[in-house]
Amino acid sequence: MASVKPSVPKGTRDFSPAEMAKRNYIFDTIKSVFRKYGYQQIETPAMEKLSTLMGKYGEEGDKLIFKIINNGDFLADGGINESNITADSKKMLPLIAEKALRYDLTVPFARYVVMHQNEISFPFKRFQVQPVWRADRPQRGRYREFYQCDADVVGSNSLLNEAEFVLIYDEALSKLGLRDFTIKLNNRKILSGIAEIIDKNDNIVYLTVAIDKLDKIGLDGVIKELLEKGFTNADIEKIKPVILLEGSNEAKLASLRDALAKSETGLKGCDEIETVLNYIANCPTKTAKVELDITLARGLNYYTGAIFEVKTNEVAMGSIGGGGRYDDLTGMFGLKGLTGVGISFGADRIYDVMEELNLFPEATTESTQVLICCFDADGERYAFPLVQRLREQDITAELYPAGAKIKKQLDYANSKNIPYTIVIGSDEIQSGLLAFKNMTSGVQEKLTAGEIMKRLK
RNA sequence: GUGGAUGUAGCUCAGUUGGUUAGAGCACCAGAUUGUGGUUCUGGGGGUCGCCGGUUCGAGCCCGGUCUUCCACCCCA
Repeated sequence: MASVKPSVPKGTRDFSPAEMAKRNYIFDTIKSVFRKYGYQQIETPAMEKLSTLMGKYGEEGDKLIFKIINNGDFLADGGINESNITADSKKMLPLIAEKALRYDLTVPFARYVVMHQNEISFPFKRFQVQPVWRADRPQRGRYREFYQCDADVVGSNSLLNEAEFVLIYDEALSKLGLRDFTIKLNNRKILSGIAEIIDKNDNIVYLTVAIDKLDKIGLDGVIKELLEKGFTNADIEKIKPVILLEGSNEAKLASLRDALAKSETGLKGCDEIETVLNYIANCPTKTAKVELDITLARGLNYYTGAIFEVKTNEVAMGSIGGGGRYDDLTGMFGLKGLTGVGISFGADRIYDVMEELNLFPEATTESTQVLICCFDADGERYAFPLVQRLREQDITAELYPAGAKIKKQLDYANSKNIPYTIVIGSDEIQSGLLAFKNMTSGVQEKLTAGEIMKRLK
């Protein structure tokens, strides 16, 4: 077979030992916080039925789902024939692909809840740390395979959950060493209220997209864009206070209540935000700034209440986390009236941020604690039970195999960042005093095996 | 999906208007040093110049296509 130049698909990556150490540091930190708040881990398959995923993420989302072509002769077995063959790929797709890679963790979780509803006691708090795949065009901080760390609670409409997620974001990201980040809050009901007062329910997306550009293109630019999208001058007058919202969260809420006075839904949204902010006020975040931002329009397809987004202010990077409340996600799978709220951490983006800010502790790259180096086969026979004794004491220890030169063995220790070595030759075997070397300082001492173990514990 | 850049040794990068055998630093291997690493010195291995095609007497350099990575949109973690 002709040799092929090795490569991985666009937007995917290998992770080497040093990277995995850092990635696990992120995963372990986030998981430990999830557990501390009472969330339990589940996993779901990498692939789902295509029908489970399609239509849940909007038209754009459907395009970004990786489809898996049917096994076997998909042209013959898929039931494609003269009568149903067409040039419309949307219609052909279900005939050639019935599985797809998961696009996020929320929809598979909704599917899981419906399938396992009889085993679950509500409210159900679960977390999930797994890769997801999107056929997006890769960029910095944007990959086609990346990990999400999700925590969701279903079966509780209490706003306490929303408040707790703010604290989870704050605690996990603070623990990872981020110093300046903002948790942005919005509420879908406020967006609905804005659309309601100008009777433009179908155009919330244009509205939020335009408002979001305020600091880029200014008020005139926003107005121009809104006019182009079919909004009238009268509409714009009504929502101007909303576009120009500024000041503290309290001030923003007050002007929103003014502007939304005629919308019951809008006022409900304001109340919900206020309740969450009040919980937080009594139990402040350590690091995070919490900010009401009505331009947050993410996940418009299924969010119905709170919307979250987390941004770091230390480096230029898209959001490192997001989430929200969905009142009826399981409804799509036949289980009505079950509400859920959840958040997600983008582990790969957090990694990129931490790498840029140099936030990984030294210790994450340290693997083995002590390496035993021998001059000859006698030393190896002597060292083999010794390395096992060290391991029994929970000391991470290695015995360098196959009698290489001591120089090579010590080079190996350096390249693996191993802080201590034990050198064993005939003198050491005879006296029982082993050469114990500190690789950082270069200091070498003659110690018994027992003394060395005490040093390493 | 639209538009724009990029690609030379394991890594970071030089490489003149197209012209002999494509270079440097770091890394790697060996020796100086047969019981001791990180410093130093000496030597060495390593390249289909992303890939395919075209122009030319001649292409790392020019042209077309393709792939990768990156940037701006769109969207998102």
